[in-house]
Amino acid sequence: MLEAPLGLRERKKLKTRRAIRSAAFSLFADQGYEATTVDQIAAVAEVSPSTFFRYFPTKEDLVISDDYDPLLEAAFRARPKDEPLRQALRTAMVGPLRQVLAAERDEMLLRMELYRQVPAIRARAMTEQQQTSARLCRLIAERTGEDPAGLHLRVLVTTIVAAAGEAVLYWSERGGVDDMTELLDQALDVVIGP
Amino acid sequence: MLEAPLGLRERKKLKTRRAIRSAAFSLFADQGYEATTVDQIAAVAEVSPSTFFRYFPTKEDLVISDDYDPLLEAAFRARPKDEPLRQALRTAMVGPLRQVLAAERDEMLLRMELYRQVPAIRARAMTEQQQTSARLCRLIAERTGEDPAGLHLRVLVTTIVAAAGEAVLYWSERGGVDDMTELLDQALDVVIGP
DNA sequence: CTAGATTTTGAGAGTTACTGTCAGAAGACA
DNA sequence: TGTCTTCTGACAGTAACTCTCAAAATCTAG
Repeated sequence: MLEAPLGLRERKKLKTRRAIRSAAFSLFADQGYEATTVDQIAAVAEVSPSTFFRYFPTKEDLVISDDYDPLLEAAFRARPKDEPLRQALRTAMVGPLRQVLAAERDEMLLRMELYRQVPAIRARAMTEQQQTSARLCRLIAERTGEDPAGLHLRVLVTTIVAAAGEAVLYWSERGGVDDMTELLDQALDVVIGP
Repeated sequence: MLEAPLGLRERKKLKTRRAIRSAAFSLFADQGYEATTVDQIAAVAEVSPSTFFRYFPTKEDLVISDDYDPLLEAAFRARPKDEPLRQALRTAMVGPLRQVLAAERDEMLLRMELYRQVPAIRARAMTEQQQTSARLCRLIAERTGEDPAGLHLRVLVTTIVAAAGEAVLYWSERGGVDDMTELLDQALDVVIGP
């Protein structure tokens, strides 16, 4: 159940997924996101358009994919119960970000470039951000017993997540030359104080 | 130039615009946003689909429309130069909101209901929010001489706008029974302190 | 009030993202 | 090997746009 010898079927699925994604990104690089049609991507990846949509429900999903949220959740749950909330949040956010960054820095820069240039992607990413906020609210409420739907908590979380998003955006605009965790720290200072 | 005797042409345009919008909202109320097609709206409003798109570039634009930003800008510019920035912002945000609320409370509740229920609207509204943030950054930069693209200012503004948005959302979720300006004040307390 | 310039409109054809269905191909498993 | 399940591609359909063009409505000069 936990082990993954990965049957042929699974391996093929992964391969197809990767093929579609890389076909897509290479086309995006050539022609831009909006000028690239799903049919073209499917053709280059050598699958049918139907198959494309089986792997990615929307064209935007090619770009979005989010490994961060589960990591954040785990990191937050791992914080000691007596740690002050704001401190716990800060630590729980920085760690996983560093982790993701180490693993897929270049991919992240690419996605952020699309985020900046394509309104549809930006819109979609923002709704993902809202979901992150909502999940985080529930998570914190679990820990503190606070009302997860109360105005105070919701504003706190929404702004923290927005601050983090802005830090990542800023980082990408400058081509990733800065230390991302430092930027995130600075951004969080604005909301939750140093 | 400033006066508006409004020729027949202009009057008709306004009328058409209103006809389309009210047709749309009445259909939305009956069938929901997504189940309502542009063709249906055009039919009820007695215009051709082409004309619909001339008045509203996208279906989402029916719901979005934003009177707030210009008011905010004017209110902010009107604050005395020696007032502390955070205080100026707070005042500049609350005033116009009260104004808009007084004029179109019910419409606002309706739009927020769609915001909550329709992902496409939410996504679109979020990108509008980003534009508000960007404009506000420029505005503040003008006043303080700060770098409009600096991380600090951007985070501050983004979070303030996000906090305000969350306050409005909260207000609408509770059916508008609260005093909105109080909620906004509370929300801003989280970001910029009391 | 009429003639001509300008703007607005509707019809129609085309593109693209996406949905649903179904038969056949391909991996899993006994 | 044969059956059972899953994956795939072909196809048809929908809905939001976009573009083009000719006809209709409004505006403006004389």
